[in-house]
Amino acid sequence: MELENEKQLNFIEQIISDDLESGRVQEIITRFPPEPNGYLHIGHAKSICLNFGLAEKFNGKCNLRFDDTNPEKEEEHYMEAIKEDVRWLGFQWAKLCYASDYFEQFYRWAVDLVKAGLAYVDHQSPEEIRQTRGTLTEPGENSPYRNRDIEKNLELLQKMRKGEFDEGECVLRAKIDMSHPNINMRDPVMYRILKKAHYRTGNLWCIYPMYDFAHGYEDAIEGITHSICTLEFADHRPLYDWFLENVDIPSRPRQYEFARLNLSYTVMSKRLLLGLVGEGIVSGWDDPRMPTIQGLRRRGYTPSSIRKFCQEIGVAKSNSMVDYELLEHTIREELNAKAQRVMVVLHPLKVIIENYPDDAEELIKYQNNPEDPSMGTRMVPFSKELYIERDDFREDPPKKYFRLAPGKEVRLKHAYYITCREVIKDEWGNIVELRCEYDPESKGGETPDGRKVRGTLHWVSAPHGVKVEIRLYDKLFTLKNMSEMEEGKNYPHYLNPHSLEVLSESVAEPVLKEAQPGDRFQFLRQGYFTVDSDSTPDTLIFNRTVALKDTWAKIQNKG
RNA sequence: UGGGGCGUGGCCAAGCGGUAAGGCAAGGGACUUUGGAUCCCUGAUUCGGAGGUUCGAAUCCUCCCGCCCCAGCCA
Repeated sequence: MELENEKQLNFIEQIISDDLESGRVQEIITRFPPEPNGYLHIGHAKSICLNFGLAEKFNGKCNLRFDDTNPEKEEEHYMEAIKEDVRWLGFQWAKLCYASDYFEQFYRWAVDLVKAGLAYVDHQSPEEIRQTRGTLTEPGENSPYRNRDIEKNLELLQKMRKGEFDEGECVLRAKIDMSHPNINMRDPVMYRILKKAHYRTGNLWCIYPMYDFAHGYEDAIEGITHSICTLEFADHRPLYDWFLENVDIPSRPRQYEFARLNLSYTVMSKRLLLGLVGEGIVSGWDDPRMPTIQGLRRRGYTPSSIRKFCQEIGVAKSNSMVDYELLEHTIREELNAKAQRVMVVLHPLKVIIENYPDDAEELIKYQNNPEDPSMGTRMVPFSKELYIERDDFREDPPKKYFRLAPGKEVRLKHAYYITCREVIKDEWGNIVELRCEYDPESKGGETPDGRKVRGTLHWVSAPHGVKVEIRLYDKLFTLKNMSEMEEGKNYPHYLNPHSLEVLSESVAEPVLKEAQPGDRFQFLRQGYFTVDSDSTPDTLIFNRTVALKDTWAKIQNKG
């Protein structure tokens, strides 16, 4: 089975496999190169799993490198959060690197390019540069500064570095071809002047390298063999190669592109995510509805479920939109095997067992996880007064309704069979209580006569129950593909008003008093829940990670 | 109308000239002290389209169509 798995390589694995076989490389080194200007999301997780996964699979190494070449956007706390997220996902980097550590080397290579007549200082304004770049169908025009002599360029570049020019006054440009059909090759900017303090280099520099100029060199310095990035950089590959081919470098990396992840009903763009946080639509970057690593973590996703998901979606070059159901499936699959089953009544309805002794109580033996008997059993208190789910009773039950109704019998999980004898209502006709009768013979959930009951309900003993807060989460947006918003509408038009529902009357069985933030449970017949970081021993808060599959809901929806 | 990339069932995705893997979703059934889980079964006569090469094409060639990306001193 594993052999087949190894045979089925994605296109990048095939390239690596071939490179190793042909001897083009002895050992592979990859890297995950985030810019510390925001929090990581599930799309980054795909890249992380790919890069670190490749290193693991081929016995190579993977670096974590901060691509911190823009002091205007980058901050230390993002860097720390990114490191934590990568570790949480379960990966260890071979080296922790920073593009900003290479600034001096970048400068030397820039000087080399100037000396080779391949770069020049341009005094055109940003607008002039834009205007002379040409368009998709028309070539650009050469800058009037393009043919300055080398000595002059060297001198000007030094002045740029020394801070003798203001921001925007000039840039260093690569001298390639202003009529190149690939716009990226039309004398791209290498250095711009930014008189801003950098979070790591402080005020040491006032010129900062552009991505295209820097990235290949970062890879070359670290000995990266396979530099993997997303599809939109494919157009930049000729430039990546150009910079590497025109100076002396310690190693020759190659760039490969794959399709970034899109997930239905959510967005991956940092801008939109930032908007959700900034406008208070979500509580923060770690809001459990966010597709961020921190959001998923708080929602209750495990690192292994996210890794599994990334493995399942595959790696290819076609733009794709993955159903969020696949993400849900991976966490259900894992938690089904591992999570302790526990009973919590989300919307309580009181039940009085009329023929149960008034002050009696007993302990019911309860299986912690039928999928894993080694998880053992525990004792759950039972008494005359219980809560069941409001939804588990219908005064006028529809067809195929297996739950409680007047005169009908159901099983209380692991406890007894009960039959509803009377419905108590308040003055407005709302059902406030059920009077039931239990069968003492049915203890444990079966009777000597072997009669069958279709419905099995979860329950909580009222005097023993613990009041808890439950946060029910759902999709953030109502539109499956958020890149297909209608004209004139933007993302606020598509917010799901039911993405968060807070229940404050829920009642849990007493074991949950011991639950710690991050613990995960299956609430029987409801779904998987985790203890939220806001939770305290006095007010326990549970987040719903994902609901259980609900076949009954499906039957109902069909009419 | 320049350049680059991509088109395999509802969503991903294998396939690399020898007769369409797998997962998710969907539907049907079995089982069930979670209407959970599990287990069976069903679904592309067909690979964006049209030609061509070949004994044989999703795989090779030609043309066409569709979608995505690129005109930051962002990454």
